[in-house]
Amino acid sequence: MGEDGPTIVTIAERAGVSIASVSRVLNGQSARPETTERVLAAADALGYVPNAVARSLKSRRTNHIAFAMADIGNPVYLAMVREIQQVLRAAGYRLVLHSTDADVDDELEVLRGLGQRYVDGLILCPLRVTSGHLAELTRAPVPVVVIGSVPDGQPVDSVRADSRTGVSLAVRHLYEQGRRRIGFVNGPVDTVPGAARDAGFRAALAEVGLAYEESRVEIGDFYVEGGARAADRLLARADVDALLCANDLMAVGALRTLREHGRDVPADVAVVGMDDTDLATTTWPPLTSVGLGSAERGRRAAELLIDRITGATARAGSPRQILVRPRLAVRGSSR
Amino acid sequence: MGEDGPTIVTIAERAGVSIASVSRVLNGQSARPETTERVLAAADALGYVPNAVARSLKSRRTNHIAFAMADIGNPVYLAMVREIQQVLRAAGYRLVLHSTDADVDDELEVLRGLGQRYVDGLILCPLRVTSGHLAELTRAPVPVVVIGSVPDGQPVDSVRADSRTGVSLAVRHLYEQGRRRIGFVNGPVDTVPGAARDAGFRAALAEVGLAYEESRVEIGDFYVEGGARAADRLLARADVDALLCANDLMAVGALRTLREHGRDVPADVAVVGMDDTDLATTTWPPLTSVGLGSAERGRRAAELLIDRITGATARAGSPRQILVRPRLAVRGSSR
DNA sequence: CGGCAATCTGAAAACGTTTACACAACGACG
DNA sequence: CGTCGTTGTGTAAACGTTTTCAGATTGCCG
Repeated sequence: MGEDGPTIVTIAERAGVSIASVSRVLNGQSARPETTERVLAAADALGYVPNAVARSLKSRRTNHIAFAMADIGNPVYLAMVREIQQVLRAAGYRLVLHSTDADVDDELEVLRGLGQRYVDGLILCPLRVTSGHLAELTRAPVPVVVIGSVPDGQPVDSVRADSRTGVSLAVRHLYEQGRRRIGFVNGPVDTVPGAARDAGFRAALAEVGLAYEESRVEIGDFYVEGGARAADRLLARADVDALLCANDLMAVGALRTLREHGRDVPADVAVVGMDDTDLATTTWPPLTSVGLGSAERGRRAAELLIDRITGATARAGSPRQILVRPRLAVRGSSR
Repeated sequence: MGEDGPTIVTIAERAGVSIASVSRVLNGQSARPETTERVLAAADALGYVPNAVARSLKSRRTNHIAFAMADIGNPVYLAMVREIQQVLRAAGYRLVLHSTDADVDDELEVLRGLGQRYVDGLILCPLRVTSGHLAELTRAPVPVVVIGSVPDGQPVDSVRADSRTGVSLAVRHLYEQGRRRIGFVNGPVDTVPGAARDAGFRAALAEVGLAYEESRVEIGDFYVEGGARAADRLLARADVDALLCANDLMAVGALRTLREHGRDVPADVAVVGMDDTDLATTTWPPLTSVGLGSAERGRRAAELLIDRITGATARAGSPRQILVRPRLAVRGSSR
């Protein structure tokens, strides 16, 4: 029971060499063949596994990277996690997951925790960016990549979705389908995505020459139920022939509400979601959706971060901003 | 730039005390008021944050726990992750995520990696349990909790779903709805869930007095597309009035196939899924599904693990097995 | 005011690695 | 045969904590 796992010292004793030699052999540095052999034999016999913590203490690298987002239940974050995890694994990093329940304090807590040095870097996908965030970001002791918008001039890498163009794609598509009374179920406008989509919607309407009607806009909460209720409120007071939803979850809710109201999709009302998650292909009719490249954003963020940690660009180098292009996937709900 | 973060030494110098005193004060041990005050003042002024790695090396606890599963894209694992993350956070642990893509070697790799001591414990949710797993499990240097079945007598805590009763619930329900020609879209039977469901299906049919018909059983891959194709093959050769699917993803695929075949759900064919994930409420018609308590399994596993790590039961104590009860959620797809 | 117990403190040793440095051994070369 | 690189090795010092132990300080009582 009390076997406390072999250490480099155990091996050294058994092989009759110094711990330095053991370390060197195990790290593939040159040594006399005989030494190499004896060390490897001893290590093998003892079933030695190097202690990651001790190694980290010395090397100042943990090979862990954190990802913090609001809620892993949201398919968007999920797509990011999957992709991030892939990239990290390929690069020999492990993923530490923080689900903050959209609590700003929790997010800040994670940022401050960086000082503990339990990770080599952080990918942060905040719902809102407060001044608190910015303050912590500038003093972060390890590289951080933000998925989302940060004000210009902040010394931090970021990967953004182009919500604005995304919304524009959707509105144009609906317009081309002959829809003129386009309703909009957005999320809270005090969140980064909500604000971006709101601005995008206004701009897109202007592009195609439609007027912005207060009564055709309703606010949900980015979740299914909230979307369903928002759609319900909207239908009660406005006559729309299309419904653009700020994410797929709310679009799913809207589809349900429309069905309950006996409105046919897409004949009576076309529905378009955003994020183009897996959900879009499981609904009926399948949901037209604007993909904002969640997976790609995750991947790019991870790559950016790894490059910062161990790359040519390392710690120096000016902050980089990546903009991921949206892509419209037209399905049954709008044609 | 080169500021290398204050350590306990920096504080000691500034406060004019020894590092031992600093450590004690910061850990809330008794000290003379003046010492306490000076240390705290210095720590505060320097913005000191303790180094988690160094602390871990000394204390032999990392406060990290790993969760390894096949694919976080699967809603079942997702539900587990959410719950696990909750429990861990409340207990002051961080979650390290391993998505193994159902690759047995990757799983074993994770198990072996435990020797590196970068986590205090592991929750493992394997698709299959090989002898390799068992070997590694018995020699694991930190506590491991398995979500899924492990052979009796293995010295490892486990939390299982009661697939068998779950399948039985579904079959009885369909029988009560007057269905007599029940088809079954299972996953591969060489996986733990696949095997359990297969056994459950045979037993359940016997319970209600129906015959097991080879032709009404088809194998998918636990994913949407595979489920769709499996349903397609099944419909081509058998006349069924109900379709039980071994998970919700395949049920979603089956719903699509049925629609393509012009079969009404539930009038022509009733459909029942398993796992009762969020998906079940987004389909049309909403999917009847047998919940196998993914969330609960995650929670119980996390609790069990934490208890092993720091609990009354600690390292000693015989292995515990928890069986989570299934629960049928009847929705539109079967009534 | 001396002695004793109780309290607080600092020096030093751990935790398990990596690595700078110095030294030994070695063949090669003049 | 002495000197010189070259190569391999061992000692010891880090990395940033916690913790043991012994010594210093304090307060209290006789």
